[in-house]
Amino acid sequence: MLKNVDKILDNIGKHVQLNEKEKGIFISLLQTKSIKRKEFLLKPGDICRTENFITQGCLRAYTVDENGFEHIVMFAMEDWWISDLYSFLTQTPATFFIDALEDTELLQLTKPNLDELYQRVPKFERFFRIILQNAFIAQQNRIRQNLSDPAEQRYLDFIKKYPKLEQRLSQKQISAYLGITPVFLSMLRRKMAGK
Amino acid sequence: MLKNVDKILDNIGKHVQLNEKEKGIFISLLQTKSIKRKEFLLKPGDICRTENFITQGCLRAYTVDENGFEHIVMFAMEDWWISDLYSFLTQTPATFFIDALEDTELLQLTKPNLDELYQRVPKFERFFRIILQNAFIAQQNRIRQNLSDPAEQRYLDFIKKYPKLEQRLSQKQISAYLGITPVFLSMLRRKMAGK
DNA sequence: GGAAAAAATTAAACTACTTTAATATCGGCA
DNA sequence: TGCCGATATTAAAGTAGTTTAATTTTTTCC
Repeated sequence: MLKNVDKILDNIGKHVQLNEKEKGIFISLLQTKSIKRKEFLLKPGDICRTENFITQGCLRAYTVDENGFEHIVMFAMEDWWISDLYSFLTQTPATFFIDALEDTELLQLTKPNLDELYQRVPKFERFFRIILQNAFIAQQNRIRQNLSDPAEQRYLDFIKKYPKLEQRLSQKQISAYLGITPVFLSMLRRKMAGK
Repeated sequence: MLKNVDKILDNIGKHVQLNEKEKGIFISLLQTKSIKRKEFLLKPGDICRTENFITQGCLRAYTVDENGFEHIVMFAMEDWWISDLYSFLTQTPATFFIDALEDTELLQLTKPNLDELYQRVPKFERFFRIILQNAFIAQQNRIRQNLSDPAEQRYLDFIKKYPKLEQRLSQKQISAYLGITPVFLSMLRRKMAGK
């Protein structure tokens, strides 16, 4: 029996109901992967071969600009999916780095296996539609906030919205997600502590 | 026969193949709506009753902050869908304004009708999954750009990526999408023209 | 077609955030 | 346990983008 399958089935069960046969098909198409802290799951230029469900640990997807600064487009921890979606769907070279911030356990679906899954268990069309709806809404909120809120407000909202994540991340990671420098985040924290 | 049905069927046909019966079911669940320039489709506090497909015209979804500044989270024109997705899915009060930048023709699906559509024509699970994938990727690129690129670069990329949209929008609208003031956009344009 | 409103331009003062650099602290691992 | 590289702090100077306000240009609409 594949490790951590219970976790992914629990998660899927929150959105669609699968019978035993459907569960069996799904599980047969999964594979596991472990990656250590600081190891890469994906680099720009690679083809993103899998959609990745995290059963344990924490990853980030990011770019590095011409000055060497990292910009984090998403964090992902237990029960989240992560990939370079465009690269995965089109099987063309990725633009993002994905690496592990902690030792991490994944369950993976390759593109051919996901395509087969959609054919054999159409309920997964619904499942991923719902996952994408939620991701779309979360991203739209982030865009709205980046447009309208100053850095201090964005920081406060981040720690309020993702308290568990905040515990596990360095300030450097958080600042690369918020779109400010680590220096400025440190200044904000001092200012806020003084209140 | 409902106006503009051919346009929406063409668009759907790019992603899934429907037979005549499925097309019939779909069409029977649609309704049309016209809105004039400057009219509102949705305001914060309203419940977003419909997903809206644009057959003609141009809309924007935006918020207004405490200082009265508008922040545009999305534009939408012909062949795009627009709604306040969270409000629509949960049928709770909206957070966005949606209004028309030009006289606009819509085809609408209410929440009950969309739910019925998913039941009766499961291919629409796939269709909206694909639409959401594309929207997710576009939003992720926008987030990445907001994090890493200065305003001038974001403006250049906007006019390159959405040349048709740029023709139809005032600089005020574009600046509210880019996250800068109209004054600063005007300065950028002068500087760029001087090159 | 003309008046009024909205949008765009320009300039100057201002501020949120960056950059650089030096010092202090933490965390991972031999 | 202790060392070393990475992370965090602090301060000071610099810059991208804002604010305000006055003027011009364009659009709206009766």
